[in-house]
Amino acid sequence: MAEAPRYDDSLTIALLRAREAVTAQFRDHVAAGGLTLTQWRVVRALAGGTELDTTTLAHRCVILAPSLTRIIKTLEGRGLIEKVPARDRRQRVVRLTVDGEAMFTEMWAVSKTKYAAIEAAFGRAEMHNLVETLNRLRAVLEEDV
Amino acid sequence: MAEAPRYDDSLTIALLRAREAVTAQFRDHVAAGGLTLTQWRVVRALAGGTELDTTTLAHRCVILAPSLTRIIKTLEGRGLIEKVPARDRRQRVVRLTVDGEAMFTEMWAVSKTKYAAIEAAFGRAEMHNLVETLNRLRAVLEEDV
DNA sequence: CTGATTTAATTCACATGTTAAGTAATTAAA
DNA sequence: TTTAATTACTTAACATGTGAATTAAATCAG
Repeated sequence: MAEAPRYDDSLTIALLRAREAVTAQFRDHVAAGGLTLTQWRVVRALAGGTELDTTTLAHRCVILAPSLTRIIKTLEGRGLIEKVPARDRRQRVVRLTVDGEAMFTEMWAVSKTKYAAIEAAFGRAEMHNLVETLNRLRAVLEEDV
Repeated sequence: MAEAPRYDDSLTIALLRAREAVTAQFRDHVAAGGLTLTQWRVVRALAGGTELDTTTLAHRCVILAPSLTRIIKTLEGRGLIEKVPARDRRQRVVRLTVDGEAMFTEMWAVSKTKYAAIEAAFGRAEMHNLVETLNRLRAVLEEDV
């Protein structure tokens, strides 16, 4: 019979749970603003007048292209983002509208506070180190394995 | 104007990317066995003759109840899991079938190898430390924040 | 024992993840 | 310059994430 693997030690499970715990800190606040966490990542990526094409935006937000297509449609429908003409007409370049920037500014203030609370509870150095470790893990996996 | 947040330093993004990089190592193999990664977590949790009710199973696999309901239906339809009568008739207790155990054993052999490869590339101690850190982060968030 | 409450799953509705196929615009090749 | 190949995005189809509402069974209060 196959040995039962020890699930608590699994890296994949640890990543899942940790991510769930972190996002839980923001979900209600973002939902109160009428956005999902995924939509919020898009708004945040465009904050400050940033104009981005779909491919770049998808990469930065870690969202697959088909999902982003739907999200852009939704956010555009709500008047939070708008299209920008692009030289390459295959590309869809978008930016925040004035309303979108306003919404970001308002939500970001609270978001920053929550992020700071996590830093305070977990430790600033620990957190920095964790982010660095996660990025290094990713770099290793994308090259050496 | 709102400052543009530095996205690469974001813990949530780092967790997303790291998780994506790790699961990418297993996705093709699991898909070759006809399962999604989520379904694989369920199979894995039940390996070795383990019988679990939906609530416990959902918690261990980090899957929400509605998703697990659908997954159980799917896996049962494929003959990989089966229901077990429970004292409390509200509960749905399931276990792997003989076919399910066989599939797990076969896939687990390869999966273990891939996991070992990640350990080798990233460092056994590093990896252990990362899992511990992630679990500690989660513990902190569920209490102190 | 009966009715109110709680608990365990399921169902519903919608958003997103995921892969494959399709479309339009650009670039490269002949 | 006309065709072939590539690129950027969209659409389609299905699986999962997510919160709210439902259903059924067990538990509790009186």
